[in-house]
Amino acid sequence: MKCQSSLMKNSIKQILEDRFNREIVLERPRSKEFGHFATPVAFSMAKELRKSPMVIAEDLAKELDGVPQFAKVEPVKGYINLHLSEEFLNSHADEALLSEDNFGRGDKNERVLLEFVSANPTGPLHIGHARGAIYGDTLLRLGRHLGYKIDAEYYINDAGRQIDLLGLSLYYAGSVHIVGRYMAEPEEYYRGDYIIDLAKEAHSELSDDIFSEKDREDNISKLSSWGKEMMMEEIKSNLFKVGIEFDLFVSEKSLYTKWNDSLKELKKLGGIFEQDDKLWLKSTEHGDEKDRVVVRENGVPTYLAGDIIYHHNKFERDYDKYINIWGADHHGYIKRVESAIEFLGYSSQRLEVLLTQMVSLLKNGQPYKMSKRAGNFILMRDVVEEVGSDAIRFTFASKRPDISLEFDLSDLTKEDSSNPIYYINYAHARIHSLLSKSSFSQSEIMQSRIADIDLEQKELLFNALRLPEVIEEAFNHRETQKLTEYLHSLASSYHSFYNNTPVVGVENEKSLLKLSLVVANSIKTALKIMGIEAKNRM
RNA sequence: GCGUCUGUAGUUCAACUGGAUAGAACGACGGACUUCGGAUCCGUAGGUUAGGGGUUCGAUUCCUCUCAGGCGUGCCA
Repeated sequence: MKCQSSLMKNSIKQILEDRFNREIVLERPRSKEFGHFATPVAFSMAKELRKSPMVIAEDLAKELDGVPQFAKVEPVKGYINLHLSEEFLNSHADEALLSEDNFGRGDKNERVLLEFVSANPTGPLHIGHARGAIYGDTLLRLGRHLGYKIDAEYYINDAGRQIDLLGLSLYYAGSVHIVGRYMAEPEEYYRGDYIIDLAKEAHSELSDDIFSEKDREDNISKLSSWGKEMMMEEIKSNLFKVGIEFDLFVSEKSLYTKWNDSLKELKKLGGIFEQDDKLWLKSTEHGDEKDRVVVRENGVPTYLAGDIIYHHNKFERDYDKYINIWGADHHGYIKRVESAIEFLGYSSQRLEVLLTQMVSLLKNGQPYKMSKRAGNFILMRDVVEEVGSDAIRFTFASKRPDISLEFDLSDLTKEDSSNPIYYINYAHARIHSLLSKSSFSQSEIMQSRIADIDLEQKELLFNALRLPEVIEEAFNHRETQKLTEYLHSLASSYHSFYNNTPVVGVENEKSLLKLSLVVANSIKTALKIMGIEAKNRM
C-alpha cells in the first residue's frame, strides 16, 4: 500500500472526503473500543437529509466496505467508528523505522523569526526566564522538525537606564565591599551576590582604580559596558546548559542609529504627531487605549522607540512570520508595537506575540518572592545544576504557557518516580534491553511484518505512529504540553504491554519486537525534539 | 475602573480547539510475576468543569452576565 503522508489522520480524512464528497471532521474516540478514528459526520447530515444520524451512519459505513485501510467500519449511535487495518499500520511502521529520528519530518518552507528570552543583561537568568526560554526552544525544535526555516533571535537591551544602573551597582558594590570606602547608598541599584562577585572580577580584570572616586562617571560607564558583556556571557552559558542556542543576537544600542529612518517611515503614513514638545505614536488608530510618547521633550527616545526600530529592522529582513515570546507583564506592549508595524507599512498579522505567564515559587509551602533589585531570586543555573536539564525542560514544556505557574522548589528537586522523565526513559531503556536479549538482529526485526497482534498491542502501535500528528498539533497550536502528554501516555501504554506480555522467546517475537522498536523510535524522536536524549540504560 | 490571562478530583495539570462515559500524575487505600529491568503493572476512592443565562443534534470548549485570583494600566526597562 502506498502511503501518501506520515500523517495517518490526513490520509484517512482524505479517503473519507473523496468517498463522501464533503468536509469530514475526524476525531480520536475516547475509548479504544470505538476504533482508531471516528467521524460524527452523520450528525451534521441529519438535518439536510431529514433522516436519523443512526440510519445515515449505517449507510455511510456500508460505502466503506472493502477499503484496504480499514479492518472494520462500525456505525455506533450515529458515529462511524474506523478500525485501521494491520496493513495500513504496517506501512506506517516501516516508514517510521526508516526515518528514524526524522519521523514526522515536514516540508514546510516558511521562514520564521522566533524571538525569545531577550532578558536584560543586568543579571543572570532566574527561574522565571527559564520558562520562556524552554517554551521558546521547544517550539523552535518542533517547528524545525516540521521543516520551517526558523531563526532563533535574542534581543539585547543594552541601552538605557538598566545598563547604567548595572554600572552604578557594580561601582557601589566595589566601593563598599572591595575598597571599603563609604559611599551613599544609591536610590536604586541591583543587589545580590552576583553583583559583588562581578565587582571583584572587575577589580582584577579591569583595573585597580576602577572604583576610585576620581573619574567616577567614566568608571561607572566602563563598568556598565564591561558588566553587560560579562552578563551576556553568563546568560549564554545558562542557556547552553539546557541545550539552548541562538542564531542571532541583535543589540538595541546598535539599532539606535536607525531611529531617524524609522521615524521618517512612521511619519510617511501619518503615525506620528507632535504635542507638548514630544513626539507621539498615534497608536489609538490601531486599537490601543491611548497614544504613546516615542520621543520625550528632552529629545530622548522612549523604550517604545527601541521596540519600533527593532521591529522595523525585523520586517526589513522579510521573514514570512514573526513570533515573539514575551513575559505576560509585557502584554500591554502588543497593541503599540502592532500599531507601529502598521504605520511602517507592514501587516501586523505577520507578527504573533505569545505570552508566558508568571512563575511563582513556593519554598516549603511558603511564597517565595523574587526581585532582581533586592537580589533574592532563584537562579536558573542553580536549579539546572540541582535537578538537571532534562527535568527542568520537561517540567516547563509540560505546562501550557498561558497559565500562571506555581510550584514548590522542593518538588522540583525531588528525584523519584514522580518525575515523568524517569518513567519515559525507563520504557525506552526496557525496549533497548529487550533487543539485546533477543537473538534476532535489528535488521531481521525491521524486515519482518507486524502481525497477529491483539487489540491492546494494535492500540500501542497506533499510538506510536501518531507522533507526526502530535508534533504538528503541538506546533500549530503553540502548545508544547501536547508532546509531553503524548510521551507520558505512550510510555504508560508500553509499560502496561510489557508487564502482561512476554516478548523474547515467544512465537510472535519478531512482531512484538518490531512494535517495540516503533515505540522506542517515537519516544526517542519526541524527546529529541524536547532537547532531551533518550536513555538506553538507566 | 479599563485591558488581559486564568478558574476542571485533596494538589499539580490534560481533554484532539464543538463530539460519545471529563482523563493523567502526585497523595491515600488495596493488590501483582521464583520468568524479558518492581524506577513497573493492576484495582479502589475522589467531579454540580467557579456560578447563572444563551447558541445547537451535542458545550469544559463559543456568546453573555456575575464571582474569585494573577499580570498590566510610566514619558521605567
